[in-house]
Amino acid sequence: MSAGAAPDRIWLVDGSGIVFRAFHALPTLATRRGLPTGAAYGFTSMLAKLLREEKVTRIAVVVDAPGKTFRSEAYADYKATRPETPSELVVQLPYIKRLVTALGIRLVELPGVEADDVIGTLARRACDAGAEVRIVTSDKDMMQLVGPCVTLVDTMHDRSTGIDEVRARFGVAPEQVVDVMALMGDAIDNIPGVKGIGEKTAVRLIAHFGSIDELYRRLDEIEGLGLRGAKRVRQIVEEGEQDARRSRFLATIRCDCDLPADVAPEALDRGASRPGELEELANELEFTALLKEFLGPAAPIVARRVEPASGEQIDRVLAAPGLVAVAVVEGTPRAGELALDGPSRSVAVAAADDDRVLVTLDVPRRLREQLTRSSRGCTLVVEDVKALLHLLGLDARVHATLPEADVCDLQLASYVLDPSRRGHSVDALAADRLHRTLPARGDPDLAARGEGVASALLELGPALLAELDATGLAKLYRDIELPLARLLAVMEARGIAVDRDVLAQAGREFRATADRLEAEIFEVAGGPFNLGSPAQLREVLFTKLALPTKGVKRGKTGLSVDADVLHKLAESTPIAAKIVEHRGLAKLMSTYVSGLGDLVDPKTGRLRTSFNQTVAATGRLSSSEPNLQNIPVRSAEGRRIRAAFVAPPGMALLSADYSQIELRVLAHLTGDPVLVEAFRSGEDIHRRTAAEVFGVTPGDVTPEMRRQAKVINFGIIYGMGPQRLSRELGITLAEADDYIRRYFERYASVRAFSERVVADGRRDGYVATLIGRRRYLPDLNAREANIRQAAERMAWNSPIQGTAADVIKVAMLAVEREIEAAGSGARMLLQVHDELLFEVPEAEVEPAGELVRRAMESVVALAVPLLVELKKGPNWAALR
DNA sequence: CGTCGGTCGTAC
DNA sequence: GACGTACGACCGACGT
Repeated sequence: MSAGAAPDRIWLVDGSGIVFRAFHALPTLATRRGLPTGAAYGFTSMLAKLLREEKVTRIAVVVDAPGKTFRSEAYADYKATRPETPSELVVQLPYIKRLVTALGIRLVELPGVEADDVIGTLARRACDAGAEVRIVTSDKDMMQLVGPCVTLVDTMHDRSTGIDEVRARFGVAPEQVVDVMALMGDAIDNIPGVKGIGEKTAVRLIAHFGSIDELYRRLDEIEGLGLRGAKRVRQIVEEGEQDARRSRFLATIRCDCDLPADVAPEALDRGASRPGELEELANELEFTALLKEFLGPAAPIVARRVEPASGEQIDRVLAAPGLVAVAVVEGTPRAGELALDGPSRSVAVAAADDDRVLVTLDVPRRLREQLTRSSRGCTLVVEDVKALLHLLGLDARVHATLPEADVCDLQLASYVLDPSRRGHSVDALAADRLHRTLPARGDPDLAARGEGVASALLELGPALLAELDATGLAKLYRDIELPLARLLAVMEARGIAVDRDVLAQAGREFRATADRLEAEIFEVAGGPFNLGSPAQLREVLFTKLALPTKGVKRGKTGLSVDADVLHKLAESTPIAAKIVEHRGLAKLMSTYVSGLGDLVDPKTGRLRTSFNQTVAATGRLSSSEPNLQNIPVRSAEGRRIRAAFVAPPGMALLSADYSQIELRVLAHLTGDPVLVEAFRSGEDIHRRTAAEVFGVTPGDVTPEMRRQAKVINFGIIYGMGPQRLSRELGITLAEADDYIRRYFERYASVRAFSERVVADGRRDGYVATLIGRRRYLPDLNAREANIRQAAERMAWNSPIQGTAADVIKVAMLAVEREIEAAGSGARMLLQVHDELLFEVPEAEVEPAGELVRRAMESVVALAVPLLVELKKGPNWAALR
């Protein structure tokens, strides 16, 4: 644009109106720290859309300033009925203002002048100067400003309102809108109008008379208009003259305000946006995706040349102390591209003090030597140190591995900072924190992928480490998660021996029984159908057989056919029980027999799982491919599967199980004297709870009472309500309510703690375990009760489940250390939340057991003792 | 033919 | 909907 060019189009944004509307229209939204962002989000997306779709060169966002205006001076009750601005909105306003400024847009906020009047005045003056004006608003009051050069725009609904649209909507000219409103009133702005006159009549009157002034000059004409109840209309109009004139004054947007010299149409050129401030806001509000287009790609620290590397070159990079990133790149290189051929993995190495990213294929021996040299002064940034360990082949030697204090594992660091965020991959983190899309995993251009990942690692690593330090979470990362990653790598590499014959035999028997059951079911059902389809089963049971649906749960798609429902239906028909049995066998066959059998390494006869260290929001591990943390144990058939997990010849399986660790953690966290005393004196905790809840002495507790107390004890940990408890125990709601009430009466500190943890979570935005592991729960401030209550149960459960997870993680490290130190032949294989499974040479079972027990029980001093139950045996189902 | 949400079931 | 944390099989609707 040449200097001095006439402003052809100017955009005036009704900031206050849009923010207010977005606040009420949009669902509750908040950052993980609990900052509400719904209104800011709505406003920002409006602005982003405008800037994206229009060539905006002149623009102002106009907002109301606090304080009096000429209207409130003139009429005390103006806007008096408008409720106080909600605090969730108030806290967003400063962010919204900062955002406008950061986008290079002029923010206009004038004390004593309402935003509407500023807009009116600017519009008038711009118009007079020959400019075209677009007012971004969704407020119909603004229609009075519409004219030949003024149009209203509602970007959210893609609607624009010109003279014709106003006529279509109100049947009068834009300049008459204010007269119509003066008669009909406006509840929102507390413009009284004339009581008894609605929109219809107001429009008829103004269409005829042209204005309020004319109306009152020619009142006699009202009766000739053919209005219904014309006499009455004339009377209320006549009596309402003062209201009408006052309303007109209030409703009229002034176009002649005095504005400071710098608030002028020609002074509203859009400036350059401020990337630093935008960046900061995007992160604070968690709007990085929304603002992506304005943030632009963050500049890499250094521009890098990508080169194929020799071992010697990598040697040189690694020898230089500083920050080094190693990116593992998967894929098959194109022939000749990197001058090396061979395996389908390559490693990109980047150094911060060099301008190169070196890409090499095959894992060079020198890399391994360099990486494992503990005296090296580098901080090594990787995406997933466990995967790198597998790649480097260090699995069997726990101690001869990476210098843990010098490793920054991006995924682990991100997980410790915010475990519940979705995805901790370098791709996800680069997108969120660097606004950069990396060449995809599996991109055939390995060099590009390697360069992208290595560069991102170099930038993200230091940032995450700094945040760990700043939040006090560095210890958790360095002392627990990082060393645990190495141990998990070792456990994964070991795998566990599986006897496939046992599995196959169980499978054959399951198949025979399932086939028989299926035939019997089809007999009753009157024909075959897919038993694995809940939809078809629903049809057969409730339509074809017309079984009673009374009291049957409903899912999203219709009546439920889960085990609970089928058990009820078993009263009506014997096939219900058969379906349950069939389903159980089908589950065992599909998930466990065929699912597991295929994954056993034919060479070694062992099955390897992956332990996921960055998945569970509470800090627990998870296991997948296959999941070895949900191998059946409760049913006899299920234990047939478990029996296939065996000790190799000459060895035994040893399991070490924390006894009631979550209830003990509960006792410690709450400090409840009754609970603590019960554990200290070695009482049976379920018996004790039964005695407390049912008001009997422990000696008088019946087995049934103990069973019920056990359900209550576990239910408490999950935040179970009376509804669920009554269903679980088959008792009335009132009884369940009573039990829970009694529980909290007897264990009063448990209630106090539960209230405190939720309140603290609401205040801080997160809850924490004993050692400070966090979980952010913004939904503790949700408006919707369902969502909020779910978050409250998480707030209550997470510190308990998470502390137990912390304890066993530390125990794993302690046990492994002790095994090393003692030169024991015991090998840790699996962790199942409160249980560790080892294989141990038969001759060493007793001492290894005692070593494990000691290490696990002494790992942390709680207010109550930790007890470990040891069991041993030839397979996982036969442990005694 | 692949993806994805829904339902169900296994573990702690 | 109603009890927290996971993983995974199967079905069926939907899009390519």
